[in-house]
Amino acid sequence: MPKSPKRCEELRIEMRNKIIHESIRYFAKNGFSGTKISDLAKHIGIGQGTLYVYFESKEMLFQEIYKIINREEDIEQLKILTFLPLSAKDKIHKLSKRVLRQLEEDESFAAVVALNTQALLEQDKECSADGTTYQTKLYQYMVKIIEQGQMEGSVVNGNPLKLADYYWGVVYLYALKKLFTTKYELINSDDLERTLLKLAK
Amino acid sequence: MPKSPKRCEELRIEMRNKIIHESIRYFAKNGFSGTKISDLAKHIGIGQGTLYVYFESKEMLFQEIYKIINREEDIEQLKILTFLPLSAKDKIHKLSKRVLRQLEEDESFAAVVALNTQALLEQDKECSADGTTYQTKLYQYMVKIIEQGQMEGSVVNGNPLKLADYYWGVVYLYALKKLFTTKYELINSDDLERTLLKLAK
Amino acid sequence: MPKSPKRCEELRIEMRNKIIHESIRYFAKNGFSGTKISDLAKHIGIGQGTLYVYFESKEMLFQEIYKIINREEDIEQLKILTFLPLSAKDKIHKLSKRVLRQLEEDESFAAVVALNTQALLEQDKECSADGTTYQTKLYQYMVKIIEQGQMEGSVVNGNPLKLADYYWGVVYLYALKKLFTTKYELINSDDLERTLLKLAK
Amino acid sequence: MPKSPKRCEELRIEMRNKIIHESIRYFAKNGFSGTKISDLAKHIGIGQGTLYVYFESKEMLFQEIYKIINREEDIEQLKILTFLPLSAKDKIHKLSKRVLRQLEEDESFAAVVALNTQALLEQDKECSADGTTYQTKLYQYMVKIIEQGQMEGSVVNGNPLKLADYYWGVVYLYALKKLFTTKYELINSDDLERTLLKLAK
DNA sequence: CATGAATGAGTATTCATTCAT
DNA sequence: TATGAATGAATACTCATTCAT
Repeated sequence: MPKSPKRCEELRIEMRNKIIHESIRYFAKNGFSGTKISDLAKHIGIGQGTLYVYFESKEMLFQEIYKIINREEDIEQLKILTFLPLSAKDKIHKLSKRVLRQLEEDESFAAVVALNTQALLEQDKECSADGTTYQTKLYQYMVKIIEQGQMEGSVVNGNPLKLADYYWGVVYLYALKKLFTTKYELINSDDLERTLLKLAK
Repeated sequence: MPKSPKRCEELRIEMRNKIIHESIRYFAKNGFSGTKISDLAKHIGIGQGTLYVYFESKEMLFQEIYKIINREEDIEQLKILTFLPLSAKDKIHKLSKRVLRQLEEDESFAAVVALNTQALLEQDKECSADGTTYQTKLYQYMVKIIEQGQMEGSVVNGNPLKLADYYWGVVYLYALKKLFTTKYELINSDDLERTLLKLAK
Repeated sequence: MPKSPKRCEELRIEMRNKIIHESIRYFAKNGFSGTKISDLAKHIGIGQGTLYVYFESKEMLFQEIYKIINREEDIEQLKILTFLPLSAKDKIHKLSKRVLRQLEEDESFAAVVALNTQALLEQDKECSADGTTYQTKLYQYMVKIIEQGQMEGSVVNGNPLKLADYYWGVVYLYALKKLFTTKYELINSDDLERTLLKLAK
Repeated sequence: MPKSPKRCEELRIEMRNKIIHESIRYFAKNGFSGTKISDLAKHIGIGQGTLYVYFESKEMLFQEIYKIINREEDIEQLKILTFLPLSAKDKIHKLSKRVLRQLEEDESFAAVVALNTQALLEQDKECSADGTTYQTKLYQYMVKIIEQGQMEGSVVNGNPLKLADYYWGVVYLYALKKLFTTKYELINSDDLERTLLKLAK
């Protein structure tokens, strides 16, 4: 199939991405052991064998997805936000708006978030390390914002890490709802913010 | 073996309960398709075959657990609370305290809650009906309290069902954390209440 | 199925032996990659799954067979023969008679011998070590007899190891013939002995 | 690409021969079912698809090899030898020298011989007919020489066909050794001849 | 013609369920 | 009744073959 070696490589990467992308939602919905390779392949629209051309095993495909999922994008955006010259309250507001919009619009964002939960459910293995890393970074920046907020008096007292965990937990929650329930009402940014903000007058 | 037919029956029920109780956490941790009968039996400390003496199939065991899980206790307590002559704020406070305490102390409460999530993840089948029922009832009473709170001015505006869903969602979240993570800090009742309460001075 | 734990263990060992015994000929005939688990199971008269109760994988079963094959019996007999107070010529005669009779009568002897060849054909891996061991011991005693014979003047000159290899090689050859050909004439002990003996008047 | 239709045809034949030649040793080493097309192609240094340009299937390639292997050369040489005005002993001596030299020098001779064994191991099918044919011719001339030798008193008594089979069997044996073992000592023509010759003073 | 990515029939392995003891 | 060895349907994975480039 090689038009040119370059084009060929491009196609390989394209297919690989296609498989990964399509698998994310499938695994997110069905879990690791709930996903049959035959069904997954059919869902993607390729032969079973093709999966094994690109990935050594089901396990490996899952791990690969796992890596992809933890890509830096989200973290990067949060990092940038953290260091903008804004009040913590504004930062939390901006973040909440953005996250909820993403949740609403981009289905694979929900899948990404859900898979992190999935991973917690299904594994206590090597991967969990990555998961922790992901959370850690996301939490790290969140903690900074929360600390800023606590100094500014807009955020409730309490362990900032616990609060960050709470905030992201709620995001997870709605990612799950998005993926697995048909009729639900998404919370708005005010609701999300209340996980952190003091009950001001 | 049986002293008397009565004693015999007692033993049967005892074993049945043991199986169910031990299975709850196992299914909650590993999901339906992630749970192997051989492992589960080993975990319980019985032979594989014994499971089939008491339950027709893995599916049936799961459903049985599902029923047990949705026992009326929680619902009943909430029902009682709902109709006590208290302010909504107080009711929410009492409820939150109780729920979080239960989550902290009673491990199978967490499992029960998690399994409801599990069920959402793994099924869109018959069982979901039951799940909905359970939630529906829990939500129903919660909605009443929220509506009372909105009238009293203590609870934020917005669709009461959405808010009930939010509140219980957070409870789910911490049930999951309890079951699947080793190190986390449980939120306190103030945190939980903020899902609903107006940010009052 | 446990009548008693003891009887139970006996049955396990019995089945294990049955599988191994039946597998020897099957592998010998068809080689490792030519043997399908489904066919093998059918041939043995058990379910496919049963094989996996006793052996981790096809590979492992083969290795287990390999170990069994190299059991000490043959070697022991040869060892005894080696140290009897006989002329080398007599020893070689006795040995040749016995080996050819075994080849004629005991089908799994042929299989055992053939599998050693098989192993050489299919592997250059860990197992080959064992194989070498087997051969080495068999050869070792044979070499002693040959050296005795060379001193006595009944055996041809030449590297004793080479001659031992030649002798056993011919035995291999007829094991293969026994297993894989329907019509052939087995050599007699005189023919076999000529691999070693001087052409005396 | 083709300079001329003629040159083009030449290239085709060249490639075809290359494939066959390289395949002989590969099949001989790994057997039919032990040989993967992907590995074989890599070994030859061509694409997998290319194999299918020249051969219909793996099966066909193997059969083609099989034909090549049984080319008349060896048979022809033996035929000539058979009818030379020499004593049987001399014929056997010449033949043995030649065969052993070929075995030592020409690697594909060993492969050719081994594949005949391989074929016996892996098939009881159509091909075996060819195999028999090959052996039959080789045996036929050998039998003549043996009969001559028995009349001349130099060759042992016994079924000439059995003896021919024995002689060629030993040749097979050392072909296998050549292909599959690294350290072994080749027998000399005296050793080989002893399969047939009377133990003369 | 040469290629190697894609394929799916074929094969190894797993696991819910049965059943003899 | 309790058991765990035996089972085979379901599932993961391999590899000969095809085909677009």
